Formats: sequence, structure tokens, C-alpha cells
Amino acid sequence: MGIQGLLPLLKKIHSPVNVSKFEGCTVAIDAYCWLHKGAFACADKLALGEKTDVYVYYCMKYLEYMLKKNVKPIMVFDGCRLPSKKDVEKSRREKREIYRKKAAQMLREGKRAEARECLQRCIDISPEMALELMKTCRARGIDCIVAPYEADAQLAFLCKQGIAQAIITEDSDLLLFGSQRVIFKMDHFGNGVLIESERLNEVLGISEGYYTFDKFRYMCIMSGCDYLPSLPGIGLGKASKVFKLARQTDLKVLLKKFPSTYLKMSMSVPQEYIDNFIKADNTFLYQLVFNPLTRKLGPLNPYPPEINREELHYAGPYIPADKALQIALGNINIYTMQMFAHFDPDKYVPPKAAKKTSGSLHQLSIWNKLYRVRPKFVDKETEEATRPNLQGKEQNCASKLQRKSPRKRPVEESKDTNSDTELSGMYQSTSPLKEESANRCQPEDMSVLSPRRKRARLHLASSFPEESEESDPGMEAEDTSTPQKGSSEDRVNFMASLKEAVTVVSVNTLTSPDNASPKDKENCLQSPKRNKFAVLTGKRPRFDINAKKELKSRYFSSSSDKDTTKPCTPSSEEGSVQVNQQQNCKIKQNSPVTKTQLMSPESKVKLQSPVKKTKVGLQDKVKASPGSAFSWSKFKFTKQAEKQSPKVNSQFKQIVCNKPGTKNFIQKSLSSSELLLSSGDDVIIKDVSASQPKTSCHGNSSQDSQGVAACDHDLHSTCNSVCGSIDSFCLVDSQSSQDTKPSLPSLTSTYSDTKDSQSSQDTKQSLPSLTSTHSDNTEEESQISTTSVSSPALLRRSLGGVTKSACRVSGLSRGQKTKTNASKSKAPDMKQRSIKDLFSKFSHNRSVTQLSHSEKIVIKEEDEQAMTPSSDNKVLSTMGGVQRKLLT
DNA sequence: CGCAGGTGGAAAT
DNA sequence: TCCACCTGCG
Repeated sequence: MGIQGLLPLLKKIHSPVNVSKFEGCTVAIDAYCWLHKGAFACADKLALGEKTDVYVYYCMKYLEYMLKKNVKPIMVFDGCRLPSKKDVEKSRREKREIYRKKAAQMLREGKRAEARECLQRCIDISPEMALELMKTCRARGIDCIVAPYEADAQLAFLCKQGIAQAIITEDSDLLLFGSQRVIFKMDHFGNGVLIESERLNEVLGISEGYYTFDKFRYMCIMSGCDYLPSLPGIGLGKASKVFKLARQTDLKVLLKKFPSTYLKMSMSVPQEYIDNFIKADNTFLYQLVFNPLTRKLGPLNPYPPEINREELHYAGPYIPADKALQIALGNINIYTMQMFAHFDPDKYVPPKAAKKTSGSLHQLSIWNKLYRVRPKFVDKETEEATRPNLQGKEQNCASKLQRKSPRKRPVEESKDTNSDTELSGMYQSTSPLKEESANRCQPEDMSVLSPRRKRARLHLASSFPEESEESDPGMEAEDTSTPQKGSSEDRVNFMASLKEAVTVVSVNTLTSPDNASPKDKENCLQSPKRNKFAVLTGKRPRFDINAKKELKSRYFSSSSDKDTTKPCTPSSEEGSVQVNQQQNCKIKQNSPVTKTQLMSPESKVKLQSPVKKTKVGLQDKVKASPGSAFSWSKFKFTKQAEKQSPKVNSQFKQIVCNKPGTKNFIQKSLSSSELLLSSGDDVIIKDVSASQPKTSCHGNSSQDSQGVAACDHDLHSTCNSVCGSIDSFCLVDSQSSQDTKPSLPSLTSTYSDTKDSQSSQDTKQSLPSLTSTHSDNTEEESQISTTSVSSPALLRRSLGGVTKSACRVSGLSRGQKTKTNASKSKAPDMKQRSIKDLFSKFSHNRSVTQLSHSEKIVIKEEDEQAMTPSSDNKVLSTMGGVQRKLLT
């Protein structure tokens, strides 16, 4: 359950992350989250006790990705129930039973869709299911451990011990247990939201020096947690207010009078609440966990002297050592406490790792006697951010360079490199030999350089005319082939500015998080010709593996209006999102090419989603629809290719057209359309044959995208407006092309009718169009339309769904895609055509939820009935069997 | 006005 | 189960 509203409260410190950030590290996973999601897909079978392994493969999908990225996963399962949570568990079990009965009832009444819903609500993850997953994991060399009690505490323990460097979960409780790095909402492509505990004080607003992690934990407990419900009227907001203001160090005293002292509430706090508060706090602090290295039970944190462990039974009673080990190994069924498996860690021989790693001991199984904890995880970026001010210490910059090039450096190391001339000498590459070595070493240096130093170099780049960013704001410094020109006099001036730059940069860094992504470093490594001073321009979201593709909007213009859009100066330390949005507006206002009605991604989104327009910034795109293969985050734009438009255009065309079946569409589009924008990997095509923007298509078609799929031309042809995006995460790279499942969508597309865009510009206008469009469709449709009109709130919901609608519809195209590909050469599938027809009828401002997969399936199965309002139609055909079984 | 608490939709295939 | 949205209370 976690803490209600905690994650939204921590939004400020959410940083997008890809699990590959933890390459070479160990990441502990709350297995229950994935199991539960996976079980959702086969709820009916599970409810009936049928054998299914859908949930296992669902989990393995995540795990395979992690293995591919050389991240070592450890699956952590829930163990016995804590005494304090037994009531909660009991009520959950009762609820499940109620839903089970309800499901049976629904089926008897023939309401199969509702029945399915109920079945999904009564999903329970049984120890047998967990065991099934454990077996599969071990066969794949993935460590599993069952917590003696709660997985949360066990996960936190693994983190504290240094066994794991990060945790993947959906449960915000993890933060209370004191985990340093927690990844939430991770999808199949490893993208999630990272929250670091050391940044918690940024959101709580507790002034520096007064913040302690204990306060954060108290605050969460006060707002209501699994172990203690909150006092009525107290939520996160009030709780945080209390601990923001409180200077009282005695928790008991504070609890006794916090409502009157800090909240101006007249409420007496019962002693029982205070006692339970302490117990809850102790449960977070001293819950029993299993140490796989010593194979012993112990508290999450060492007991302080004043704590009597006998009194802590609520945090998990001790279990005999042997039994505890068997539980941890997953050999004991935690419901029945009977042995139901016989995994022996000492005889366990994991399969050979597909990717031979360094052979470090931390890569071994945690059950292996030789296993050793990995050296402390150092997040380069975080470390840099917390490093002392380097103001005026340019000497450090040089010494770092020396360290990374042992062959050349010893000579220089002996020198005193304090003087400007000597420093500048280091950057001179007059002899071919030196130049070569410079080219060889610099990218490497760059990759290990701190972001601060990188930025220092960037700053230098802009202050050094020849390599200045000013001359080409759109340039990503992708392949500046002449990095080192200029006279030595220039160099001296240059080095003079180095001092200044380092000073400025180090000051700036303190006030801003580092935004360079690992990918940037990777790029640095890969491009030997890169201008070492011009790498990494602008700001990027923290830790974003795809930062390269996401940074952009301000450069979102054709090269012709480049001059009107000033690049963001390196010193502007705002988050990239805000900057981008601002820049976007600038483009829209200033752009001289109004004739072409240049569309920024934002403006396009706004058109599609009039109501939610304030919500559809890049930020929201990133978090949209986390579990879905499609999300707005896939709409990524780069600034790098302003210069390369023609090249990229042809690239795009080539890639798209290479896919059989899409040639016609693209050619058609291109003939009637004007290529509006091409920004590196992305292309937007605007149809100039209509007054409104009609067709736009973005595709991530970078060099590394070999497994590019194409737009579904059949569906495209039915729509006036098309936004397509090749999902960058779905792109199959050369290495993974074999093991990536072909069913994964490589391309997702959104469709919206032109009328959509028109009407959505004016919400009032869209109102009548909504009703008229739908009135002659299914009864259900018109119902929605009319209610939408009658109730502003509902209307807003309905319209607000447009953005999502696009996603949904993309799901539809996704579903069709495999089929389409399979039968490319055949005449258009009739079923598909019926979907097209349906879609073209419904496409106007339709609420997302209406065009669901279930509907799609109905059309496939029973075309006629699909148009009748009976809800019974919205049922998977498999439910027939379910019904029979449940009824018997 | 701000907050807590309730509601409804989505999740997976 | 989580999230976004809405409503009603203080």
C-alpha cells in the first residue's frame, strides 16, 4: 500500500532513469509488484486454478532486459505476515473472496466483462506462483531471496549492506526503510523514475540543518502507513507541515500536542496512537531481515542499547535459524509453513552468464561462499553535485586529465602545471603524434570527467570563438572534425577564460543538478573526432538514458529560422523541461515561417488535447502511461540535425520506405506534404494541401536503429492526420535483434482526425461536434457524448481523454501490426478494414476508454454484435470457458 | 483556500 | 494497486 500521495509529493526529485544506469551493479527487485502485474494478464486462469505461466514470462521480460544491460537482478519475495499486518491481510483476503463470489455471480448472470473485472480484483499471489518464478529465475542465473517478513525491509537491507545498489519497486514504503536509490514505475525497457533518499529534504522544505531522515519517516507514518492509520484529517500535507515547523526533539511530546501547536486543530491525541506510532517507527527501523551472506536473521538496523528486542515482536518474531534459511531460499511455503521445494544454494550452479563480465566476486550468486559485496556504488553525477566547490581550483582539472592517460602523463605530472601557458600547452596539439594521442585520449577523458568539468569545457567552447556554440546553436557537436585550431596566443587567452569558466561553472553547478546523461558519455567515447570542448551543450534531464533524443524543443525549427531562436546559454540552469517549453513558445512567436505553420511537439499535442493542455509538457510525456509500450515520451526530438535536414530526410524516407508496404504511404505523404521539420532522428511532415496541419510523422531513425519498423500504411490511409513515432526502445539493435521478441511493437502511431485539431483549438466548438459525431454510433457512444455535454466535469474527462485516446488507438494499431506484417502481401484483411472503418467513424474526439482492445476483439469475433450496446459483447472469447467452469 | 478522502479508470494480453 | 480528479469539510 505504501504512503498515500507520497510519490506525487516527491515529484520534484523524480528523475527519469534507465536501469542500464546500474550497469555492472546489482539491483534488488520487489518481485511481488511484477508478479501482481503479470497475474493480471491471466487472472481468469489463476482464479480457476488453471496452470499458466504467463505471469512468469511477464516477469522474465523485465529480467531479460536487465541481464542484457549487464545489471544483476536479485528477486526479493514477500515472506511471512507481520503480526501488525495480519488484520490488513485478513481484510484483503476477505475482499478477494467477495470478489471471487461476485465474479461467479456475474458469470451466472452472463455479465462476463464484469466477471473478468472481479476476477482481476481477486488475484492473490500464492507461494506456488512465487516458487514457479524462482525456479525460472534460477535457471537463468538470477538470485532469489524470500524475506522473513516484508520484502520491503529485505530490499532495504540488501541496499544498506551494499549487496544491491538500487531497488525496483512500486511501493513508496521503500523510501521509509531508508533505501538510497529506488526506481519506481519501471517499464519493460528499463525506464522508470529514480528517487534518491538524499534528495528528500529538497521536497520537504525543512530548512538545512534541521532535516533528518527520521523526520521524513515520522512524517510518512503520521500521514498514515501500513502499520498505523492516520488520525482523521491528517494527511501528508499536514504531517509535513508539522515536521517543517517542529523543533521539538522528543517525539512523544511532539506527538502529544502537534495538532494544537502546529496545525491549529483542536484534537486530542490518544496515548494509544502515540504508542502505536512508536511501534510503527520501530517496525520500519528494526524489522527482521535475512542476511544471505551470514545466513542469519537480524534487524534491518542494529538495535540501539535502549531497545529491548523482546519487545519488538511486532517487527517480526524471530524464527529458528534453519527455518529462516529455508524460508529465505524459498523452500518453505509461507502460507502452510511446509517444505515445498528443496533448493540447495551450495549445490547451485548458475548457468554461464551470456555476457562474460569482469568476473568480479559481486557478480557471483549471493549464496555463493565466495560472493563479496561490490565496492561502493558511486554515482558520478551525484558525487559531482555534492563535491566541494572547485572555485578557482583549475589545477584539479588538469590533474584529472593526467590520471586518465598514464602513458603520456608521467612527464607532465612532474611539472607544475599551474601557469596558464603550461595549462594551455596541454591543450596544444602541434605535432602529429600529439594530435593523435589527443584524439585518442580526449574522448576517454571526457567520459570520465565530472559533469562540472565537462561543463567547464563547454563554457570554454562558447568563449572560444572558433568553436563557439553561438555560431551554430543547433549543433550537437556530433562530429566537429577540427577541434584544435587556433594560434597559441588564442590558447593563452583561451586558458585565461578557463579560469573564469571553471569559476563560473563551479558556482553554477552548486545550484543545479547535473544533467548529463550516461549516454552522453558513451557518445563521447564513441566519437573520436569529437570536439572535446563542444560536447554536451545545453541542459538535459538527469540520468536520462535517452537524453540525446529528448533534448530539443527550442531547436525545433527549420534551419531557416534558426537565427530567430537563441540557444539557451549554458549558464541558464533551469530544468530542461521549462527551458524547452519556453523556447518553444519563442519559436512559435518569432518564427518567420508562419506560412508553413511550423508545429512544435507541444503545439501539436495541444491541438490534440485541448483540455489537458497545461498537462502535456515534456515532463508529462515522460511519465505518461508508464506500463504502456506507447507513451508520449516516445515523441522525442533532437536539436542536432538542423544542419543535416536533407540527409536525415532521405534517411527517414529510406528507412520507412524500406519496410514493405509503407512505401506508398510515405511517398504519398511526401508528395502532398511538405517536410516541415527534421531534427536528427525525427521528422515531421506537414500536409500543405490543407489549411490545418494534417500529417506529421516522427520517427526515431538514428544510425543505430536497424530494426526499424514502419508506419502501418493501411491505417494511415484512413486518417487525415498521423503522428507516428518509432519507439526508440523498441528499436532492435544489432546485438539484441535475435533475442528481442518480434511481437514487440517497433512503431506506435497516433491518429487524430483533422477535425479534431480544428475543434480542439476551441473547446466550445468541439462540444457540438462531439455529440453530432457520435450520435449515430453505438448507443454507448452516444450516451457518453450526451453525458459529456450535460456535465462539464464529464465533458472535461471525456475530452481530456483525447491525449490518451491517441495512445489507446496506437495500441490498436500495435495489435494489428503483427498481423499486418504477417500478411503483408495479401489483400487488406477484412477484420482490419472493419477496424479502420470503425475508427474512421469514431475518431473524432473520442474518449480513450471507448476504443479499447476488448472492442477490437469483439469486432474480430462478431462484427454484427459489436455495434449493439450489449456489454456482454465486450468479452474475450476465452471467457466462455471460464464461465462454464465457474458455473459448474 | 487547502487538504483529506472518495471515486472511477487503468493495469496485461 | 495507483493515479487523477472531484467534492466537501474545516
